[in-house]
Amino acid sequence: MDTYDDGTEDGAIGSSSSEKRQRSADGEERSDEDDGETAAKKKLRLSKEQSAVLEESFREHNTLNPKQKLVLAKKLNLKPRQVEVWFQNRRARTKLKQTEVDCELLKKCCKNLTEENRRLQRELVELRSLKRSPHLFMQVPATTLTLCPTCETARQRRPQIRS
DNA sequence: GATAGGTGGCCAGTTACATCA
DNA sequence: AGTGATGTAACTGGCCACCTA
Repeated sequence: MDTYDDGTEDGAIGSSSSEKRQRSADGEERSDEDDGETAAKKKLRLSKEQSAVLEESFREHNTLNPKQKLVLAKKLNLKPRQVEVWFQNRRARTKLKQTEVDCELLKKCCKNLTEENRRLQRELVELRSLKRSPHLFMQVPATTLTLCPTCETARQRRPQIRS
């Protein structure tokens, strides 16, 4: 296993679990990696350059190993924890987007199936009415009576019923 | 070898804040 | 200037995998 005792400035590496355990253990809320500069640092927006580099890195690999995280953090002058959080949030956004895309796809699919179902229902009604008047049924061109592969197979397997 | 405890990573959900219309 | 909507940085708790004593 990798160890993170490599002197990260604020010990933010691997903070997600150890820090949360620490927080829950002593009841400390929102310590925000208290390293002296208390309260001064609220949430800050990442710069466009930082975001761009993170995006580029995310395109290459959407997860980071500890080493990559450190390198990236150093490069961007961020804390490793910030990089880690950014990747987590980015993965969540990607997943959400993909879910939306999938949802749209399923809606389209549903619409198509509904239309197809209506069409088949109409066809069924038509065929039933034809069946009720056999003289018309026999006049129906063969092309009108083509069956889908499943039905065709079933029809062929069906034992011939003699009247 | 089985087991408990520690650690770190990821995820889903939430909160807090910045920005914009 | 005030405000609601939206985006996102950061947090929280839970779960899992791995390591070690």
